[in-house]
Amino acid sequence: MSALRRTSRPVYQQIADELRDAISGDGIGPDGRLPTEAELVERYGVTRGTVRQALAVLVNEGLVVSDRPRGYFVRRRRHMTYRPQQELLVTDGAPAMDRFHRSVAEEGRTPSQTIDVSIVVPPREIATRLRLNAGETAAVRRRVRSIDGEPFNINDSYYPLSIVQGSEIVLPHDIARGANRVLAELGHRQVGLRHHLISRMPTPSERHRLQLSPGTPVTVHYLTGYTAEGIPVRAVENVLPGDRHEVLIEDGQVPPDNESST
Amino acid sequence: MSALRRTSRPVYQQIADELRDAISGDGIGPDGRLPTEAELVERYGVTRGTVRQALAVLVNEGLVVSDRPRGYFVRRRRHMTYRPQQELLVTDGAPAMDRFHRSVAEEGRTPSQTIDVSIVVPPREIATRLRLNAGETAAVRRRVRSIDGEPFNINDSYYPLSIVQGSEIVLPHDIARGANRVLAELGHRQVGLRHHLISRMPTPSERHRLQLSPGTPVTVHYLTGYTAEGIPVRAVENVLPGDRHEVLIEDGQVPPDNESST
DNA sequence: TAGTGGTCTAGACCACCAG
DNA sequence: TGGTGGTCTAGACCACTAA
Repeated sequence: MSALRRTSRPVYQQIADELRDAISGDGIGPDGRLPTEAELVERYGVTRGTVRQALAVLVNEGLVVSDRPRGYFVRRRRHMTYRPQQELLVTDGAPAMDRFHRSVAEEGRTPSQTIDVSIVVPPREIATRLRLNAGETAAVRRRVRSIDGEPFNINDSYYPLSIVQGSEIVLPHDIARGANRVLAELGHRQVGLRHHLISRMPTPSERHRLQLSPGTPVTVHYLTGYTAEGIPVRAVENVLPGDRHEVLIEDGQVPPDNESST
Repeated sequence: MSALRRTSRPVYQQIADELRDAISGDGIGPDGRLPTEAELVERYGVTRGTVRQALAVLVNEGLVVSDRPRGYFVRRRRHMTYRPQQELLVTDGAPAMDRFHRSVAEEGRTPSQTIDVSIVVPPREIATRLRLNAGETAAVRRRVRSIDGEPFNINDSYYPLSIVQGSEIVLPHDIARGANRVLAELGHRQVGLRHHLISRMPTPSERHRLQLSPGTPVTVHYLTGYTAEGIPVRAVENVLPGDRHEVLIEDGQVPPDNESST
């Protein structure tokens, strides 16, 4: 039993600190197992409640995950690179799903996606960006992309109904040549994009849809596509789990790199 | 006492759900106060431990903050727009601190910053981006920007020592014309930038330096500046609290917007 | 000084799943 | 079926601060 100083710092914080140090140091590696609650109770001479408080700290920091009834484990990060520029502007490049598909397959894993199309009154963030009036509807293509059957990110694309009504954008199928191309054919070619990125904790619904562990924030990527006339014709809400994504943006003249892309 | 169904869903989750609904609905507005723990104990007929479990859920979602001994309050978000493009490429625009200063002052608030310069072996993320060998040192300018005396973000800029040795970049003062300009004068003009953005929970050190409440993730923005020869001459680690920042990036031809900038 | 949330104890029963 | 973590009870003492 390693003695805990009776400083002002709460006991559960001291326990959390020692475990955190063991994780960032060489004590417990990625995917490594932490001591059981019972072991910690004995080691520190405290009750289970206190031990659980310490573990909750690490869980909420995203360092540790509890996999009942196996125990607590150190989380491993695995970042896929997300390139909003590639993904979005190129009307004549490969469409987004193709690139996702290819880059995942390159790693020997299996990509998939679900598509669901509907007509809705969009949330405020979207309505504002599309300059819709209160109550005005839009077409939305909701996608969940998965890798090896596990959800990876959420991609909801909204289009003003007046523009896409009757086109294949409102059909619940993948659009092989890309929705951007279809918009262009309808006379609404996008020439500019505005990206908004915010970081927050997921909503319960997002946590459920993306099967996020506690302590995992999301990056929400709002994208607005404008025509040459400055009219917004597309607004996307992309929800990217922080433990699976990094966003890469290049500006000006940069040397080539060697990362996988999504 | 409102009855709780005895479904499989844990009681503390049901309490958290009801409080969350009250917050997202019209029940409790921003800065509004939640019932006290004692009130919740009575209302739901459970012990304080269970009530505290429910409140912890909301705190870790970033929805609620405990301000002892006043009570629990609904958090308010206040986003400042961060524009990595403006901030960084323009060798001949206003330097970053100037823009931060101006946009904060425009809101009638008081900006400030601390600068601290030292020679260090940089962390892995930086060393890799600067293509330094193991153990090689770099000059770092560490800044904490504050608004009304409260820390707002962390901005640590690293430069290869071989390049900036003896220049004013290694002096602990603000550089009025901008560090980019100085680099250019030294013959290392940047013509390209690579931005990496990741979202994660803060480290204990970051939580302390930025005075973050529980449930607040950070966006970490890594920036690498390259010369025309493709040589990295600057690597920045920017830590942006998720409850205070949104990142804005524009690509191609977009209509003007009306936001404050940082 | 009264009331708030923060910490900690000592116990109980449960669901789940690898052995 | 044994051991894991998940949930919940019933209490205690404490530090802080607004009234």
